[in-house]
Amino acid sequence: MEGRAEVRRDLVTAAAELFRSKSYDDTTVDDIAAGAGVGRRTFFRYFRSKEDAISPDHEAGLARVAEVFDTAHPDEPTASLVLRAGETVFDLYTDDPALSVTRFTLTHEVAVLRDRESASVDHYRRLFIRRVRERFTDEPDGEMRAAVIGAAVVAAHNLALRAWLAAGAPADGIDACRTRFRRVADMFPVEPDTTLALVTRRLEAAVVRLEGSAV
Amino acid sequence: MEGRAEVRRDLVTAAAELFRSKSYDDTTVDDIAAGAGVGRRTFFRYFRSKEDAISPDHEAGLARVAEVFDTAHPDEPTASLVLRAGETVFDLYTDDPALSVTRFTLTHEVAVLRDRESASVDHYRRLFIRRVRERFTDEPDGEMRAAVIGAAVVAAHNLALRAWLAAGAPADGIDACRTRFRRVADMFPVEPDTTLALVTRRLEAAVVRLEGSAV
DNA sequence: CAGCTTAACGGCACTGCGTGCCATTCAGCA
DNA sequence: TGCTGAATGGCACGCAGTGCCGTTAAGCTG
Repeated sequence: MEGRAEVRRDLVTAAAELFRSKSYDDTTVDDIAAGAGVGRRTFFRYFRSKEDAISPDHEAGLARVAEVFDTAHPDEPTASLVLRAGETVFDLYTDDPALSVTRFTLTHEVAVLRDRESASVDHYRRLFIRRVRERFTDEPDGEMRAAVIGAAVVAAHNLALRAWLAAGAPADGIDACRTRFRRVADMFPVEPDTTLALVTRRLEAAVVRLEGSAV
Repeated sequence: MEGRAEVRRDLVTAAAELFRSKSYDDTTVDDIAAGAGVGRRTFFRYFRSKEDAISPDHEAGLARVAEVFDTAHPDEPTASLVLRAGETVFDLYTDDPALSVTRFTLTHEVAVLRDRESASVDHYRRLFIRRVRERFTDEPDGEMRAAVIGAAVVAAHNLALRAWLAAGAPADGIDACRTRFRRVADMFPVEPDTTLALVTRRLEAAVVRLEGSAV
């Protein structure tokens, strides 16, 4: 008799094979269960829905990201932290690149899977925004800045990941993917007291002096 | 006999009423159809699914945003353009504030509606990113910058909109909502000559404040 | 070895969503 | 009066997802 892990793996491979050979819509849960050699009722003991059979385990990914935030040193810059947290998500896809590519193709072709994917991504987005916001309390526009930073990090992550998956998820391309993702930090100032803010403040003081001397 | 627009409105109001009085899960399509005085089959001629009965008409919103991009002057700065495009989406919610608040509450309480909402928002996000990317061709990191800007604009829009809806969608609060949304432009450099543009903008704001205090 | 417990499984039936098909109704028109 | 086309309602079907229950098999106990 097979253990739980083996049955789950059989269901995933059977689903991936059927979704490709037939199509997502033409594949019933009975087909997947029969392909894995189990009963229909057993399928729903491993996956909550038909879509779950092909979706990655986002619960684990969310937990891993949350742990990065939990174990971070309070003095670590937010820019560094969000980059570290974002990179941990890549591991979910590098574990089984072939399956990740299949999922990527399906989420581009099947509307219901695409919507589900965007919902999953939104869970990451909310998590990032919430954690960054906790670090931005009592700061001007902290809520807005947290929302923008969280959304930007997730967007950059998706962009880098999709490019890697579209190229077939080559093993020697994951480093370029990570590097590309990290470029998001150059797109906008993450820290509250950037050089920009300092320059602005000094300029304001200069204007005050000028006005004072002009009177 | 009622026209198509009346039947559709009856279905929406019946759905909103039932979702509140009972709950979303305990309300069947038969209930909604019966509440509107039509047959079950007719419901599906007006809405593709049960969730659609309470969702705003995002097709129209997407079309309106696309039109803003289509009719924009090529010389208009991208920062100005994305703000104008984002603001047009507010109109979808100001038309019927009470219904918008009901939807807002439901999307916070019902998981399936929340996922559907995030999928709809993602359609806007993709549209913004695609249109901004078209303006950033042949620019360094154009694709990444477009992704970040599109995601940031949508995030800021959601933040401002949610705050307004959570407050009950007061008529005198929509201006503050718009103003809050526009602050996203201060969060990151939209124009290619980044730091200079941002310093200029902040300096202008500082001068305005100084002029105000000098009076 | 016999008996008990417990976890996993398969089968069955049920609710409800979404769709295809068809007969009916009714407004508009020649 | 008869025709046409759009809108409707009823019916039946496939399938997703769930609750319930009997069965099987592994493991522990005396």
